[in-house]
Amino acid sequence: MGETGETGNSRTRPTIYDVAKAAGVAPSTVSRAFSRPGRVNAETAERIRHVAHELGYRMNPIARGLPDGRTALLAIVVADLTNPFFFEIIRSAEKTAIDSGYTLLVVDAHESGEAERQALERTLPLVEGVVLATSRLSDSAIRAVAKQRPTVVMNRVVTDVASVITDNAEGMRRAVEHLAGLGHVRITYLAGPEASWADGMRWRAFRRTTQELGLKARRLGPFAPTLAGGLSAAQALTTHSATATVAYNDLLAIGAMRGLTRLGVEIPRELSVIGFDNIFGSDFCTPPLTTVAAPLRHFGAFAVQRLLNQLRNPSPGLSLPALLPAKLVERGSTARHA
Amino acid sequence: MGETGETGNSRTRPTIYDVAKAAGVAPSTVSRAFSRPGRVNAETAERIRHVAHELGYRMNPIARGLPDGRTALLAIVVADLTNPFFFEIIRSAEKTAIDSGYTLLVVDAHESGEAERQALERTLPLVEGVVLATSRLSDSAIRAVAKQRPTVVMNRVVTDVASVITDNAEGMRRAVEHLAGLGHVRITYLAGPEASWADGMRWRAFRRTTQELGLKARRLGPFAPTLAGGLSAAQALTTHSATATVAYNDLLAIGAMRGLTRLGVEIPRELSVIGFDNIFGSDFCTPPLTTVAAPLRHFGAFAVQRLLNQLRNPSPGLSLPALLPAKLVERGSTARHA
DNA sequence: CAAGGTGTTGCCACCTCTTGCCGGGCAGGT
DNA sequence: ACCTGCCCGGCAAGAGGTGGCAACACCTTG
Repeated sequence: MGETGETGNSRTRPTIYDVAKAAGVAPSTVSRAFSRPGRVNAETAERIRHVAHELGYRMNPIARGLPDGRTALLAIVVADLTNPFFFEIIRSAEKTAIDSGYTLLVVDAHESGEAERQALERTLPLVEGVVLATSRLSDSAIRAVAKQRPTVVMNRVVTDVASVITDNAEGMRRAVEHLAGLGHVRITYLAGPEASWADGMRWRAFRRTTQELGLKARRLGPFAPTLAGGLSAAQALTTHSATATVAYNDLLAIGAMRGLTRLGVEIPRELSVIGFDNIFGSDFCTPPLTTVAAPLRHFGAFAVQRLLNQLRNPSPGLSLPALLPAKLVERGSTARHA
Repeated sequence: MGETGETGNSRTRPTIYDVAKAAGVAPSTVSRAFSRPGRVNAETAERIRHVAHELGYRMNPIARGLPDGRTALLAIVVADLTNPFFFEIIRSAEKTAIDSGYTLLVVDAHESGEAERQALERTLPLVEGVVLATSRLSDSAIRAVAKQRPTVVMNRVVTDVASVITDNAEGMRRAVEHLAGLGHVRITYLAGPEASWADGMRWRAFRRTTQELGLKARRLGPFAPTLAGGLSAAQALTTHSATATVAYNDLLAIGAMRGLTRLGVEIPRELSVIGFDNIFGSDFCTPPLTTVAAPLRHFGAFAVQRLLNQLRNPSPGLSLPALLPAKLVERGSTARHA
């Protein structure tokens, strides 16, 4: 409509051949005019660009990718698209990708290793690299992926695969120290999915820190890292004599708070609750959740950055996992032990 | 690893040529064995499949798409990936796509027409069709997209483009009638983005219904359809004498409730609030939000279904917008006017 | 036994773009 | 005037599939 020329008659777009004919040059010259600036005379290039624009020409990325596999596509696989934990991660990852001329595909694994496998099967051939955000895959499956495409894992450590993680141990230490400072002695950890690497790290850090501080630690679970999982956790918690609990993640914590409230337990007066991740929503639930905050915004950007590095120089020299700091955000769900 | 043969040495995967050589047939036969069952002898096909599996062969979807553009990729463009409104939509859309052998790309437009345009620019060439979920684009821009690829718009009506919408008028009627039934007379509508087609529909339905019921209607806004937007709305509301408000969507409503609570306004005693969409989180905010629920789960599935229809028979005969019902979910944010 | 039918497979052109290589034209040095 | 070397544009070979057409084997039928 706002275009010059006779566009819109068909759904097939002009190719470099059309542009070449219109500009009176060879197709290869058109190709170079776009992908290899400098390699072609400035005037010629200008003329080609002009003609191309007039014809409404757009490079066909799938044909572009054929010769050497450069599709300019990256993928991020998240365990659960509806988990606010990933919001900032996806956003920042996307921004970083775009800034470097890549498009980021967001793939949802539905918290299922099988779905994740299938999704990867479909997506992997399309993309140049992949970020596995909190994957539910086995280490060997992840290594198999990494063998096909440059890969960065998030919140997990897999031998021979680049990774970006938060300082779970430090975060957990802060959480437990906070509770200890409030006079709590009997604390329960609400565990997340067995397949979660982060869950293992958090539980171990929990046990270690409580031990060091001379507290009584217990573990309940595993629970699904969802609101529904939190409801089950609430049930289980009532049979416990703990006065405080640290949950695997915020969703679980919020679900547990809701369940407990429904069961007549007053939070934080009767029970203090701490979550992990500081997700969207953790500040407007009731009461606002005290939580261990990860620098989510940097998380995604950082992962993509590492991926891009791998793409640029495919050195087999693997680097250490990048460790991002964690801090405690104190809100209304924790209080002094009466 | 778990594979037979000498896999893993390189990142380049076997092609039909490798399979053909190993199976002692021509490459085209391998191609047909996969993409045209029946067209090749059952035994030959079986042998080829066996060899292919042994070699770890996977069809390369981008090469596959070269001749006729069949990439088996669809895209859904959402206004804001972090808006829970889209969760169920994306999930159901994805499931429908996968069930039909397609992969769904999720594209985030960041509530910006410009970002949406750029994202489409990058994605459109890759996909066979696109669902525009609550697009911020102009009608003519959308028609331009529809000219390039089969398109379905959601929550909006654009001439000559297939669409799936909820019954905004009916939903708004239910909401206003609910408030009228509770004795409210002065009601305010909190408007969403100017570029939102749904906002226009809702506001018009609001005005019409309030008029019919003899209520005093006012409009405030526009506000961003986010929690932050709701905070501004809360400010603006305090200067109003309304006893009830209907917000453009749930996020705006929840943000407004938070802002009002902070300003010392008690909900629902002093002010009743109704949202739109019944998103994830609307039931665990404080108080739980009364809202107009759309059948989100069907929404995405339906849109993709229509898209697949267009793909299968590219008839120019356009159909009427599909209208999905809306109902009111009464929760704690509305009460009788004192 | 020849003619015709049917079912399978191979050959090759094609989809769009990239890239190595080559040659023509031109400028500058001798 | 001739050689050298650079710059630029063209040619053609892929990249990994698809699909039309033809060949060929084998079987049926007259």
